[in-house]
Amino acid sequence: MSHIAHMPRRLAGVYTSVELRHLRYFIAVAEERHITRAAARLNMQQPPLSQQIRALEQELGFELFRRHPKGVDLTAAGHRYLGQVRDILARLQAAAEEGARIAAGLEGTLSVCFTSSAAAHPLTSLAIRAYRKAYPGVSVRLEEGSAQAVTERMIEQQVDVGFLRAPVAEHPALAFHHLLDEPLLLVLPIDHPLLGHSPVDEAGMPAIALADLAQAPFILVRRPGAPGMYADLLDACRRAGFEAKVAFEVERMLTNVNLVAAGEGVSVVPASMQNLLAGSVRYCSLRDVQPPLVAPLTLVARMHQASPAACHFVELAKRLSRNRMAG
Amino acid sequence: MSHIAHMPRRLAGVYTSVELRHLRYFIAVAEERHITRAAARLNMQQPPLSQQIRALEQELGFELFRRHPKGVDLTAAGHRYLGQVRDILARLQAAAEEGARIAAGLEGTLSVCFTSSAAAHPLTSLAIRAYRKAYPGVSVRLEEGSAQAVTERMIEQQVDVGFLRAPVAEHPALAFHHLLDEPLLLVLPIDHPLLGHSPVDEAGMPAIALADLAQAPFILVRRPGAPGMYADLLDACRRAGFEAKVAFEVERMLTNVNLVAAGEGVSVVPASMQNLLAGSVRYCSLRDVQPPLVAPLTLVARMHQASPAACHFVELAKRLSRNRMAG
DNA sequence: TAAAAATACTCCATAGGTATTTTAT
DNA sequence: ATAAAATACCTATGGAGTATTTTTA
Repeated sequence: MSHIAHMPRRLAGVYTSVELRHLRYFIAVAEERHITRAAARLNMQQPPLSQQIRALEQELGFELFRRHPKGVDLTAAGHRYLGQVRDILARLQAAAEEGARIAAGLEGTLSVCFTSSAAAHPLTSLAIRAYRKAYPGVSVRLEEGSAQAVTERMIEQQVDVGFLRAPVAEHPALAFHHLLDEPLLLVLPIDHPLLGHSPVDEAGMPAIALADLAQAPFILVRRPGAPGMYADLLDACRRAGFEAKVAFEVERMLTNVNLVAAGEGVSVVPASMQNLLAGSVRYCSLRDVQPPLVAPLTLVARMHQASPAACHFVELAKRLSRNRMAG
Repeated sequence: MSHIAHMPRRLAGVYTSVELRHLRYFIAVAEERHITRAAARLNMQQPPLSQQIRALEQELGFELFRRHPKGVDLTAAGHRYLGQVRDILARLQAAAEEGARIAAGLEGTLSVCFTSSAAAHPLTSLAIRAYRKAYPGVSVRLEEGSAQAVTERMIEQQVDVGFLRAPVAEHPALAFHHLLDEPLLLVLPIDHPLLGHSPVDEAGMPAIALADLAQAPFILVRRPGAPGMYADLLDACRRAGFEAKVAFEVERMLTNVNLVAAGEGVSVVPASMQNLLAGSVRYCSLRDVQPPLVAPLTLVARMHQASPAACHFVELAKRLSRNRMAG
């Protein structure tokens, strides 16, 4: 053990025995130019203050003060060090206050990732706009990607929250919050034969029976293991008496509409996408499908270890979706 | 006494119980993402480290880490605080190193004040140039003023060292270092009658007897109490059999030469000024004056509490003056 | 010489160590 | 179930108090 005492106290070039106490004492003595008065201001006695100042000088390796019979005054080095130390303590104070604001979710960054189809729903942009207004100190970063990408970015902790339709896969670290369901609409090429002789629903939209699509090539978003909307559609077709023919499996719902417009087949998309490519495709409601086909809108957040900003965002988005259902 | 315990620990908004120890521990834990490993690195046990981290979080008012079963990781606020704290510790280290350099006289500022006549002597500029070369890290500030002004600036601690001729007045806080003596030369207007029929000395300069100036109006630098060169001249005149007539008392020795050039009288100035207004005045040696009239060159510094830079400057100037006498 | 700082010592608050329990996945 | 953090309790370093001496202009 004794050999440790012979080792230099300095590790990695750092003055490891200097403490903030020394610096606070140093400032008081420099301001009072008098150790006894500074001790009174610090609610302590003169000898320990003298000791601590001496200890600081010892550790620094240079004298901070010159001692005269009626007080002390700063050396040139002490004067310069005082300025630096004051600045450093102020920064330390500011850092603590900044940390508290970040911890309260009033400052910092919030990264949001969403799929193109989730972005199509007004609640997504509404939530982001409302959050920006409520927490102007937080800088919001936005990204877009496939449902798979959103999930991966969440797991890798690259983003704080995500909007998507049906969850791709459960994950122990992720919490999926179901915000709402909206009807799925059938998308047909504008010249599709079924559009000629179909009835219209109460909203004036062509209403197609699923059974009429028994031969139609379906374009669906790829789902590993085919859960969610993919499975719902296949089930509904089966109940209508046929097995759906899946002509394409694509990554993003935007692609569905593009392929339908190109005449490659038919598809179903959430109602909030019904303004896309309105000149090339026609959106139709599905007649007599029970239960009706719906698309969820889902918010993903981290289960544990969510940042306060993310928690605020989730709370706000859930409140908005509740109000929407009520209104 | 007990009422003190009820008072808040926070003074002037500062987190007064945070110490650098906490910050050093915080950095270690953040880097290891593991309290037990960080404790090993810090050569301490896990429980006290956990305690100190908890104490820091308590004092800051927010959590720095999230605890999982196999370690810890930074919260958003902790991440930001880590960056700030790292920067602050680096600055503190740099401030200590800078202070040490200032204390060693390798960095900082040196203010030099001099009279016009002291500046005329080559040793003055030689010393300043040599100092700048020897201590390139020190920024040298130069000022010019009367002997009175130099002395006042020294007492007020506005400058670190001063060059002047004879000290104006002794002062307990000031140390006057006599660097050298040089001959005083008589200055006559170029058309002065004595110049017609005077002998020349070995250097080819007119050599005037003091007795020939019994009626001449003298221009002398004002001296409160008339010490130094002023008194020396009056004494020499008395020994030559007359009382000098003092026509003007001026502030700066440069003025003497200007007034002589204007034909207002005669004067004596240090030999190093003999190139001033050479077309309008003539410099002469004084014949048979014993002891010869001389002008000192004096360096002033602070007696105690001189900065290391000032001490180095004084040492260098004294060494140069010794070498000069030897060579 | 007269003030203020430094020294010598004593004490106790608390940082740090040891043993154990609780927590989180 | 297991690794890691938290808690409980103990020890002892060193910061702070009291009395006195030394320093400095």
